[in-house]
Amino acid sequence: MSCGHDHSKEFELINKDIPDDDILCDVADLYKVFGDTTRMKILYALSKTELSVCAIAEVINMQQSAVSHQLKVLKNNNLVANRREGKTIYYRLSDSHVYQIISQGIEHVLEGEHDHEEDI
Amino acid sequence: MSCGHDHSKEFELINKDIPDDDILCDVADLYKVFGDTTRMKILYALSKTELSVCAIAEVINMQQSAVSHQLKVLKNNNLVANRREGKTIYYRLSDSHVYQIISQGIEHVLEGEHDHEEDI
DNA sequence: AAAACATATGAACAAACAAACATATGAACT
DNA sequence: AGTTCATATGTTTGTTTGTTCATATGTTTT
Repeated sequence: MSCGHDHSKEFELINKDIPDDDILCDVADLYKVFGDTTRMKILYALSKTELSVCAIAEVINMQQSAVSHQLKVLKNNNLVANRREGKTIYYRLSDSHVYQIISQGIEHVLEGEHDHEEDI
Repeated sequence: MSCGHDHSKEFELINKDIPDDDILCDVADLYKVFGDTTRMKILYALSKTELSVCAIAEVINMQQSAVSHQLKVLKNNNLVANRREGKTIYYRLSDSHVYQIISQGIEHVLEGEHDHEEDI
């Protein structure tokens, strides 16, 4: 409707097997969680081994409070799980998908280090 | 240093083959781009076919200006490429990685639709 | 060269967000 | 019970980010 063209063909093609809008929204929300340096560092650390909160804080060099807040975000999104042992709480990645996503991201970034030319 | 523990073992383990901090930062920045509904919709649409700006705007039901702004973000991050044909400019995904990331996201979201119980 | 069209860009505003600080919870030990 | 330790939570603040509106650029057509 914006421009005078008829985009019905494209419309049709794209909406063929729509993973309907809600799902794309969920996907964006998922990646949003990965889209923060602090959280990414936490996830990467956890991909190596289970860790307590204060260990994470030390490893990534952030305050305990900040780490706790981010762990909550990660937990709400089911990216990490935890278990208590006395006073300390150990966090771990919740499933292998999470590790896959981290790996793929690293892969992409490493490959993208070469080329940087575009058209137009 | 925050808590009284000695986390040197964890530290060592994690920093074994560090994809050093900068890279994790880049990964986060990459996923940040995928972490927006509008951009995700654009990318998904482009995964089906090359599209002009106004076609995208219509398909995802957003203003041309908003789409243009987001296309710029996508282009700056090398996720899309474009070509001009007369007045109109056609955008496409720039490489297969992009499609892989979208697919993996959709996969994760679809699987995660079941379980939602955790410990603690 | 002017008008029409497709896209890009700049500025402004609001909403979302992460970090810091202070404080609260909850477990273990004396 | 009180203290200490590990973690969580509430609040505030500064920054980032997405959208909108208005306008600019660049292309084609007349």
